[in-house]
Amino acid sequence: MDLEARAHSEHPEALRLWLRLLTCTQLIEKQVRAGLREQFDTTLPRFDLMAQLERAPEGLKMNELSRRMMVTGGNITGITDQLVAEGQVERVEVAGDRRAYRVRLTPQGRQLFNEMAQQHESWIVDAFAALGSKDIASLHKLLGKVKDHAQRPPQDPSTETA
Amino acid sequence: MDLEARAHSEHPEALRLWLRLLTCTQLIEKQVRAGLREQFDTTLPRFDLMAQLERAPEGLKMNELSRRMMVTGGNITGITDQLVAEGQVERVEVAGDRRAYRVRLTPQGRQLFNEMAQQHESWIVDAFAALGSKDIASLHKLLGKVKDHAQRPPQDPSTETA
DNA sequence: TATTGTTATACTCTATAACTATA
DNA sequence: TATAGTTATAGAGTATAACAATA
Repeated sequence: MDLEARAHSEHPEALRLWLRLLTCTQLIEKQVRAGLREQFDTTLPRFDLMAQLERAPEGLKMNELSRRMMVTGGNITGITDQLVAEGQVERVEVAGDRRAYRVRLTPQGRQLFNEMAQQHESWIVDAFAALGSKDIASLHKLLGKVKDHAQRPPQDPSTETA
Repeated sequence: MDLEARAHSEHPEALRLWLRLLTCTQLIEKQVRAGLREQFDTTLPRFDLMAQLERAPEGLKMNELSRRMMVTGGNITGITDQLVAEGQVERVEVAGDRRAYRVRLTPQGRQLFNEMAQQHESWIVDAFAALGSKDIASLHKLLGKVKDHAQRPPQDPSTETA
């Protein structure tokens, strides 16, 4: 792919890095989406939602899923509806707040997720097969700096650096 | 974001790396999309198409744009139509093949692209502001291995490693 | 009033497939 | 027949906003 054609200016290193990062992510993501569709007839957001729940045996509230998946609430409702219809997850009442639910995996959903997760892992291991474990650790650490910086609290404009 | 909840198995390093890569890309991409929308009322694919053309003063054929942007032809037609309607790009006949066009930036489109590219660069430089130039070079090199591996020709199943 | 979740809607992005014109 | 490009359509994926029920 030639996304990297976009680099062209005075800070070319940062631009080239961004375009390469985007390229890598898109290549891997396309493989994962295709695998989920072909082997499990599902989508990445559905897999992601189940992955969130797999880590929360008590289930998660809709707004917590919304926050973790970084999408707005209406979308969580839609994905959850689909998974409920298939019996993969269920809505459980929250004691003391009749507005809210917790969504959690059913036993069937947990089993399906485990199967999908195993495949998913093999796709990811293959995607990074060119890297040794030292490379993987370095990448993880460097990207950690990027992530922490991107997620820093919004700057107060009056104290912004020039 | 808690995408990283998805890591959970026997090759946790690769999974955690993938989820962190995805998180970083999504965070930066959201900023870029928001900036393009707010400041230039445009989208990332439109910006990408113009970026491809900025590097090809003679213009590019539709199928070449399709290949470089990794999307199918119908989408290129749609984006190009929009940009033509706004006067940013134009379709030029190809001598000797009356089926084909080359798409190229108009002077107006080139000027607009330059303005957008300048902003785009500042967003990207900021996104990687936590990294020194050695870090940037390391990341670029490591991601290069990942990219090359992902883009390797499809394996012949008869010679696949077990 | 504020919050939780749902519904309705619209838009971007993408792929597939049928199609036209030309090679 | 094959290729370049277009058109039509469908489906993900997302955001916004109005809404109902409850806090």
